[in-house]
Amino acid sequence: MTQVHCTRAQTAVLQVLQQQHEPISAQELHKLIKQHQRIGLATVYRALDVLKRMGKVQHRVTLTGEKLYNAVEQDRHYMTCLDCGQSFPMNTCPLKGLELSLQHTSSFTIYYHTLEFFGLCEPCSAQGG
Amino acid sequence: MTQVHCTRAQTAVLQVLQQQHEPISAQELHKLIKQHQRIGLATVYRALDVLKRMGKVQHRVTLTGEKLYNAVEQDRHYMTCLDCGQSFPMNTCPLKGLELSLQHTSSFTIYYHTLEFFGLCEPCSAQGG
DNA sequence: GTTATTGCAAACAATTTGCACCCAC
DNA sequence: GTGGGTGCAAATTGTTTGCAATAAC
Repeated sequence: MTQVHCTRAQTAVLQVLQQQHEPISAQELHKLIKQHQRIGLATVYRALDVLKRMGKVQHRVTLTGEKLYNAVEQDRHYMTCLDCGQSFPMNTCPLKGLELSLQHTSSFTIYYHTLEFFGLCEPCSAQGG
Repeated sequence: MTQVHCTRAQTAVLQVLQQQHEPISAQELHKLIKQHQRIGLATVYRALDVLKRMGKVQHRVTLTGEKLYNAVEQDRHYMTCLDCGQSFPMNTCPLKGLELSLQHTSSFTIYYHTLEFFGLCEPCSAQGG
């Protein structure tokens, strides 16, 4: 857990994730890194696992069960439509302050959070009922 | 999408989920229902899928990738330790009011949200560093 | 009687593991 | 030179699909 140096794979994974504007899947991540260096898919998963445990990378899960990873500092959240499955990014995080105040009332050390709203987007809610 | 009646399976799934205090996996759910009626695992997944789309059931994903389902009205949240993997339930939902106010500023119809904090629990943060 | 729902088993896909090889120090 | 990091391919797991049988109305 107390790891000072990042391995080659971990560095590559973190770097590519930090360049993305949106969370991406492990498979996509693998493709992107392969453009620059020889790397196996398993190594990508292993690096992601370590980075997650270090609190540097987080992931969210789409309605289809796919995991999408992003660098923690990005702190992006989504509203996802249960009907069409589209995810709409939110421009702000409603928990910014709350997380800080929670740090004080609890002995748990918070690295990051996941937050996602589910419901119906405007078009779907107009049609479906 | 516009479904008035619930099927036998859907009823069973929802009922069992409402009886649980904590989210459970689809496999556990299947075992529990099988005690009372003949049901296939696939049917459980199918029922969960419909109920999720109806906004009656939601799920969260553990660090190990397992999906745990619960009835939406329960609105339970967790703090999960990245080191030992344990999840600690939170007694309140910090978004109670916020979700309502969000309904007004956005055209998205919110059914429910997922929220989870990740970091280190007290024991792990004492040891690990 | 007709249509949607179900159970089963086979198929699928993402992820994890075992192991020999390679690189960094 | 040694130990951890890595690639590859095989194994594993949770989930989904096809289809004939069944239940609901």
